[in-house]
Amino acid sequence: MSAEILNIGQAAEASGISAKMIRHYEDVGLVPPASRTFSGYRTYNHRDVHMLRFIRHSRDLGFSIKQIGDLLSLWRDQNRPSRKVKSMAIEHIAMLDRKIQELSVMKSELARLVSCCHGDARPDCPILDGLAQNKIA
Amino acid sequence: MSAEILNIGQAAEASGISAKMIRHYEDVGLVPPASRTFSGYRTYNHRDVHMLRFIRHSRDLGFSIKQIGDLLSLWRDQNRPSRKVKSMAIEHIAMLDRKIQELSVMKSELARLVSCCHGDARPDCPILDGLAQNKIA
DNA sequence: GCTTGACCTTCCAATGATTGTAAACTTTAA
DNA sequence: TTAAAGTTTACAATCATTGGAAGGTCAAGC
Repeated sequence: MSAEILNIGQAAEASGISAKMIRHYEDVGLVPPASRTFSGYRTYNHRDVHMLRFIRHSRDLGFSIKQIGDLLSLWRDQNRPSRKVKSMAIEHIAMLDRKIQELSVMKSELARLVSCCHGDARPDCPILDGLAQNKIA
Repeated sequence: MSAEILNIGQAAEASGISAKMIRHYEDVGLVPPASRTFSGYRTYNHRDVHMLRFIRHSRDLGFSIKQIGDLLSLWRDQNRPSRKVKSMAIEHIAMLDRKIQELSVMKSELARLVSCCHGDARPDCPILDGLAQNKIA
């Protein structure tokens, strides 16, 4: 359970990142190469798992691999100015907002079309007509 | 300008779908193979451009290529029941809603962390601490 | 006729994050 | 000892889109 040294499956379990993705993150350089046992199995300690969890939470918040790389650098830099982290986060919030906006526009436009469609056995359909029109909305 | 027969560049211009993507849609079978000139250039007529615009509007509303294929089938089927189209649209709205929800959760969680961070030259940063914690929120 | 530039053709590859598969090896437990 | 479960690598697929390279075609100007 609380063993010092974990293999990749246990690290995956403990961090919430699949073994597959842990290897992938190593491949692309997001995490440093793991230590290996004599037979070649990757090993992870408590610090490694902590880092993987950091990555997982960052992904859960929608940061890209590239951005998470930057966040990890800041995390490791004991002298970073918190200003840098905050501005990254604020910019990311703005990006999330833009995406939410985009999706909301799609949704309301589609909802408008849906509200015009009786939706029965008859073939005439304002939704298809709307999609075929030169301009939507 | 209003020529009967367009080449792929003109069709792209008229439909709002890049020439690159028009070829791609042909490759994956979303649109039928275009007619060709003697020398091999693709040609598009008014009906083709109409179809491309249908595709473009469907993409603008976030439908996948697969879904657009289904919508095109319904569009072409003069006997479709509008019920089918409406249920597809409603399901898609639900999917958009789920995505919006996801992003909203990300946003509010990140906003919470941001609000805790003074964001100056000092290194202590609740955002990084939050990301490193075992559980967010 | 010839050149130039803008267009078109096909094919191959990359993006970004993740998943799947396959063949071979190691560990663990019965 | 053997079977199951876990690990290793490498390669491919997903989704929609973009980029590039190498070559053919078309229209204009000289």
